[in-house]
Amino acid sequence: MTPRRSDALSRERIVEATIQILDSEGESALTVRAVTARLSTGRGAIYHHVTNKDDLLAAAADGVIGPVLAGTAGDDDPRRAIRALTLGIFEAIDGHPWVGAQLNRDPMQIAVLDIWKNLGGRLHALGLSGKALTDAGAALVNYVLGAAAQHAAGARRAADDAARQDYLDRLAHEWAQQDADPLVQESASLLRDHDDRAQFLAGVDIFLAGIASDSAGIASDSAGIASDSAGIASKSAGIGSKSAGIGSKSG
Amino acid sequence: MTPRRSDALSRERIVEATIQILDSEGESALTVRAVTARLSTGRGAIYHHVTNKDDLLAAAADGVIGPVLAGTAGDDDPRRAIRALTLGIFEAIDGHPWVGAQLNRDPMQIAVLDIWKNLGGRLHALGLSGKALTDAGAALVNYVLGAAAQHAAGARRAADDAARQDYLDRLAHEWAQQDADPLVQESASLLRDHDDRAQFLAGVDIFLAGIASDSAGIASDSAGIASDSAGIASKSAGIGSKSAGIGSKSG
DNA sequence: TCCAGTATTGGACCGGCGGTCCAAGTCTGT
DNA sequence: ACAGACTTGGACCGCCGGTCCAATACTGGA
Repeated sequence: MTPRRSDALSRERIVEATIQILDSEGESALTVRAVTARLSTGRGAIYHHVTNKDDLLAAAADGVIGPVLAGTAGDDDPRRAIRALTLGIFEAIDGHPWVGAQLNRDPMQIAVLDIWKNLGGRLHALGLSGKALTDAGAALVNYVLGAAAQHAAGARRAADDAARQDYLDRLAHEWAQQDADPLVQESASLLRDHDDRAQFLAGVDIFLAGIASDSAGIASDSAGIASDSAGIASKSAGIGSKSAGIGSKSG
Repeated sequence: MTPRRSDALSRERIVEATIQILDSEGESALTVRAVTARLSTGRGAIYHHVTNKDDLLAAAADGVIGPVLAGTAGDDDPRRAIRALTLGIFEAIDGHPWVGAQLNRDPMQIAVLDIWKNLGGRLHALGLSGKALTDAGAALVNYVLGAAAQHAAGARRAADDAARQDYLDRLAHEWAQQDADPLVQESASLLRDHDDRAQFLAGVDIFLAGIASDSAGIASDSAGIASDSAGIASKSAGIGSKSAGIGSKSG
């Protein structure tokens, strides 16, 4: 009673089913059992094509991010290409919130690596090299992934916009109460009805501006800043250590 | 056979035990059963003080981040305060990698909110207001959380530094192969033995430089950039939509 | 002092999870 | 035609998060 299937079970078909489940029912609904059910097969068969659930998630994320990266190949203005690429990632994660969590789960999975390479090339085209390039690349990648993760988390949790509005209202109120300064008040009100997508792009522009500016791009200058920060760091190192906060009470 | 304990079971004691487990055995070892075992109690008792496991994780993260934020109160140079604060968060997450994952899991939990408020105040002291402030604040928070998450994920996975070195070597080799340009070669070699902490600070400095620069700070200018990006966005929107990549094959 | 009411405790229990194992059956090269 | 390699899918295992509830210890009023 275990005939060979006519519609061959392949890794691609499994990943495809995985993405469908993630998109339609959310990350919590992704169980190996759900995948087998959708493919009308048993569980042992799955593990012949996929090593484990993590592998499945990573492959699904690659399946979403890959085409985004491929779609931004032919643009010779580096800045515009960077904006298009980062926005493409943001929107992909907006459409598939589980990707945001996935890319922040593993450090150097294929999708992240591809993003790195792509952005690195663009930054190189902007004239960056050496430490300035790796620093700028890391900063951009980390910003994009962080922003996307936060946005995706928000989209995941506050499924209905009403809950999100409630929260932002509360936050704006609390913030406004804390500081009577009219400028803070203004910021609080802006916080209430901001647009994540526009805010994301604004962040990209901040980084691009920082990269273009001398103070961050020239090594000698940033070295001075770094040593300055290092002095501060040693002060706060004790706080960040293993024995921080509540955890230290009964080490 | 269920006497009342002499060492009262409290939410604080539970969170404390949670942090100990997370620090010593990693996130995967955190089970409600493990917490009850460490506290020598039953599982029902736990749920009298904590609503569920997510609550436990969020409380643990607050317990680590809270003291970091509290420790950077008395600095009147905004830039230095921002560097100290962000570095403090980075180092806290370096010491407690699970916090990195936790802060990126939920969008607006208390710890993230506190970070937001703290950085927002500093940016305001830098003269930012209105949209520029919220944009900059969001960008900085997202960068910090993203960088910390990536670093923490690396620390979690490549427990031994050798594995990490292996990966970076491979990446550098691959990158160098892809482009013969000597500048790229140089970047690749830098990638191999970079310091996450220094790179994190470099990113903060890029951000600060971007804030200081006119092109990102003045609304009218960035509006022009934004509309430019928006045009690109509509092009790539189809890629980022629900029907991206493999997932679309059998919708 | 006693007693009723409340809060706390902890273990039994449930459904579901990821992953392993293996008998049964099908394809492929010779 | 046949033997060996590969694929399939269901039984099974240990563990998980969360619920439920009887038993017990505190607490305040009479």
